[in-house]
Amino acid sequence: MGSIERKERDKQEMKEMILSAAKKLFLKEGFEHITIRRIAEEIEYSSATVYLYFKDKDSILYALQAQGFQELFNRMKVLDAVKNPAEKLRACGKIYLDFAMENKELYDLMFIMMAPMNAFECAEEWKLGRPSYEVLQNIVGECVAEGYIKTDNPQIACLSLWALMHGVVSIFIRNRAQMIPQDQQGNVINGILDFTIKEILDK
Amino acid sequence: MGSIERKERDKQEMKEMILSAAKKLFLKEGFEHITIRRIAEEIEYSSATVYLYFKDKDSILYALQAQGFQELFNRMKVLDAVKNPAEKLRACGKIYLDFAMENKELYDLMFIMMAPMNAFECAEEWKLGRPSYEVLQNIVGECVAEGYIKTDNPQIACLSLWALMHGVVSIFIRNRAQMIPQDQQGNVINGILDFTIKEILDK
DNA sequence: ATATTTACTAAACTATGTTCAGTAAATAAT
DNA sequence: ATTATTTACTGAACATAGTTTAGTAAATAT
Repeated sequence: MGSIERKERDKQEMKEMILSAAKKLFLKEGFEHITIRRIAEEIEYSSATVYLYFKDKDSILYALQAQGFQELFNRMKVLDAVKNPAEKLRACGKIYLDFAMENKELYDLMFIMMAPMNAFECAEEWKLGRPSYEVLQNIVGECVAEGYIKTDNPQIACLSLWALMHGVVSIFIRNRAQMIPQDQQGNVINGILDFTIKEILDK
Repeated sequence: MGSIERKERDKQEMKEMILSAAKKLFLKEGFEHITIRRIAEEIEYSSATVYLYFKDKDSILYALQAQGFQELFNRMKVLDAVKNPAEKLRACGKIYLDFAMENKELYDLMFIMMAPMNAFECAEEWKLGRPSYEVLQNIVGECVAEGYIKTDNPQIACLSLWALMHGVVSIFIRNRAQMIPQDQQGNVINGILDFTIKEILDK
C-alpha cells in the first residue's frame, strides 16, 4: 500500500489534463462555448469522469482563474528590477494592460465572469487577486513616500488606478467601445496609460 | 380592415408586457436566472408566444438595455442646468455612479453582459450608449475649452474618465473587490469620484 | 357559409450541467 | 489462490434551458 502517493500523483495529473484541455478549448473558441462534454471528449474520457476530479464546472473555471493570477503575478516580478517608483508604476500598468489584451479570454475569466466566483462558499473570501493587487499597493506606497503622488488616501489612489486600467480593458473586451475601431484599441490603451501616469504624478 | 393600427398597438402592448415581466423578474432575482419560461408564466402565456414578439432571448435583453440607456440619458438631462463645466463634470460622474449602484443588475446588462450584444448583426454598430457618452464628451470639451482640463487629446481624457467610473463600478458588481466590505462601497465610490475630479482639474 | 388569416399553445428537439447505477479492473484480505 | 473490496470509469438518465414545429381555435375576410 506504498502506492498511496502515486495515486495522489495520478489524480493530480488527471486534474491537470482536464485543466489544460479546458484551457485549450476556451482559448480556441472563447468562453461561452466551453462544455464539460467537450472537455471530456478532448481528454478521451466520459463527461461523468470529469466530475470525479472537479466538483462542478465552476470549480474548473476557478482553477483556471488561479492559473491566470499566477501568470499575471509572475509577469509582475520583473518590476523588482525597476528602482524609480514612477517608472515602476508605469511599467506595472503596461504589464497589466499587455496581459489583458494578449489574453482577453483569460482576463475575462479572472476579472469579469461570474461563474468562477461561485466555486467557493460566499462566506469565505476570494483571494486570488490579492498578491497582484499588493504589488500595485506597494508601488503606489513608494510613489507617495517619495513624493511622486500627493494624496492623503493612498488606498483610493490605488483603487482608482486599478479601476481605470480595468475599466478601459473591460470596455473593450465586452465590446462597449465601438466608437473606437478594433485596430485602434492598442493605441488608445497606450494613450490612456500615458494620460493616467501624467495626471497622477505630481513631481 | 381599418383595425390594422389597433393590431399594431396590441402587438406593441404585448411587447411591453413581456419586457416589464422580464424586468420585474430580473430585478427581483438577478440576471442569470431569467428564463423565457418564467417570463411566459409571469404574463400568463405559453413560452412559445414570447417568440412571436421577440426573435430570441438576446433581443429581450437588448430591449431592456435600450430602456436602461434611455433612463441614464434622462437622468443626465439635469446637467443642462449646471453652468460651470467643472461642477458639471463632477455632477455627471455622480449621476453615473448613482445610477450604477442603484441599478446594479441593469448596469450589468448595459455595460457588462455579453448576451444583449448578440441581438444584432456584428456588421451593424451598437449605438445605445452613444447619446450618454456624447454628454460626457461635451462636458469634457467645455472643461478643455475653459481651461479646467489641460490636454492635447480630449478623446483620451474622456475615455479615461468613463473607464475609471466604469472600472470601479464593475469591480464591485462582479465582486472582485472583496478587500472592501460591502457597506464601505458607497464611501469608496464617493472617494474615487472626489479623487478623480481633483486629479483631472488643472485650474 | 366558407376560406383564410391570426394568435396561441402543447409537445418536442437540442443542448448542457449533473447524478446514478452498474461494471470491470486493480488491490487487499483470507 | 481465491474471495472480498475498493477504485476508476462509463452509459444512461434527469433537470433545465432556449427554441421550433405542427396544429387548433377563434377572429376576420370573402
